[in-house]
Amino acid sequence: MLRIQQFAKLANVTVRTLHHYDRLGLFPAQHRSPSGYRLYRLEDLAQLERILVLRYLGIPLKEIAALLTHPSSAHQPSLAETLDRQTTVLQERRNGINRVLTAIANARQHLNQQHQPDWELYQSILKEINMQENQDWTAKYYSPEAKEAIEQHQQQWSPDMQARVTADWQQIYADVQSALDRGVEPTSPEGQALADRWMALVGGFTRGNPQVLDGLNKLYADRANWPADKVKPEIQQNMPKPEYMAFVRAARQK
Amino acid sequence: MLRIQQFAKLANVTVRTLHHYDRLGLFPAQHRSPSGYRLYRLEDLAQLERILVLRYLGIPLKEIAALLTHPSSAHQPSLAETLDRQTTVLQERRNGINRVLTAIANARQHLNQQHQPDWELYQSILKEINMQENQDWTAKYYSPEAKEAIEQHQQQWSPDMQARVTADWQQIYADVQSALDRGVEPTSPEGQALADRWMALVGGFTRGNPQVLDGLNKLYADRANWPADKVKPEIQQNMPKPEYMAFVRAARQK
DNA sequence: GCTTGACCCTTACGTTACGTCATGCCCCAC
DNA sequence: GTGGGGCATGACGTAACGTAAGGGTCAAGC
Repeated sequence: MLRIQQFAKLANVTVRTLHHYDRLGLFPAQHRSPSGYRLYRLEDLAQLERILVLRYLGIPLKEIAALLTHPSSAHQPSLAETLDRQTTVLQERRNGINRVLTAIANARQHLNQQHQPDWELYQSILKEINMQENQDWTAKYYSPEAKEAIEQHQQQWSPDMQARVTADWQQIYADVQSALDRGVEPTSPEGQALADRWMALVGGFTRGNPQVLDGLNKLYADRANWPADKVKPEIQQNMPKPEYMAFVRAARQK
Repeated sequence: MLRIQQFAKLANVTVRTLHHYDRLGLFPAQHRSPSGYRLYRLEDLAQLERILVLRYLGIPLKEIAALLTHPSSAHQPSLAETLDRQTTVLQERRNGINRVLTAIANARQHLNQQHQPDWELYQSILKEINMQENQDWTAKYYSPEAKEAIEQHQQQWSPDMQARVTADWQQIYADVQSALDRGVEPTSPEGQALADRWMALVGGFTRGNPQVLDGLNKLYADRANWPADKVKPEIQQNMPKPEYMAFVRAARQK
């Protein structure tokens, strides 16, 4: 029989938390000393840990209580269902964070470029917010299978990832440009290495899915017809020059 | 001069929100009608939109008030600083979500496998939580530059991405196995295509960075010496067989 | 002039998961 | 018996509003 502070230390929670759970009925102390002290047994730790695990997953205490007291009666939210729901909740929350991070990154870009006045920055964020709500014009270039793969992939897309990928591409553009300037042959070892790096970056998007690769090629081939008003400027500016494509193609057909 | 509801509709917020911001002093109505009605002008919309943009970024109202009333006095948190701080806050929040999603995914795995009792599931999550706190034994295989690149990359790693990559790898293992079974030559078109897909997946991790690729090769070469207790079982099970590696190597050296 | 409905005001409680006092009892050692 | 630490209950605070509750205002229709 432990008193509350000792038990709290064992479970790595505060005394207040135990008080709270007691009042909620989520984890009531099973015994009391004659003077009213809460008393816990070591076995109670297991139950508390179950609660803490679910809390770690971000499940509200009310639901935890329902889950643990109603041991999966009919049409009650079973543990598996709860986990699945929580997964989608967290995924959506993360997507929201990602959108915000994208917006902030763009704003910082604007801010750095030439220390523009602040009010312009707010507009850039607003624009970003609006753009995030209506963009799927690329859909028509992809097969249904590829579209699904891309959607799955986009779910997992994070803005810093975007930033790094952009940086990687700009680096390799610079390197290919340098190779072209120096007259490096695509068939040379350096040309081969460049092509390998290139394909590795492409692979980061296609994930080895040939359907996605096909759609990407179509998308690029039709770039003259992109809707000018919907293409983000940074995408326009980060397109590879045709001679880079030619170089890589030559290297791979060696 | 607009009354509160009309103004609220224009700004796409609730009347209650305007009440709230008024009481906080964040966005007080500049005028009142004789009978006490709040009156807004169209020009006020710009200021409110600034507030809403910052709110969208997740900045607390108190900070917003400080930012907008103190127009960047000395040693006050400037807008740029605020954005940067918010970025790290959101990134950490996202990392937390990712850890939870990983834990849930693992738990679901356990749950599906053979409908194990629930209590075992809690333990699996607990194990996962603990494991997430101490893993960097792979560090010694990578050069400092590669380590930094990987760290940057891991920041952006999400559990569903992990799941998809795992699936992709298992698919290509199966395909290579099939090719080996059928005696397909590495130099054949099919062998080449497989090698391309393989390298695309590797590229998803190396991002075309040769230093990371080098470290990865070292890591794989030394797999006999991995600390058995720290390697996650799913990683052990998802290692490619040596003959797969040989096949791909042969295909690329064609 | 009066009612009616739409709109406005202020006040105040509910939400989440506790942290942080404040007040007062219990227990053990000196 | 007294001092100090542990415990209990009660209550307020947190963030950003949602949601009544109770009560004026305004313009239109009778």
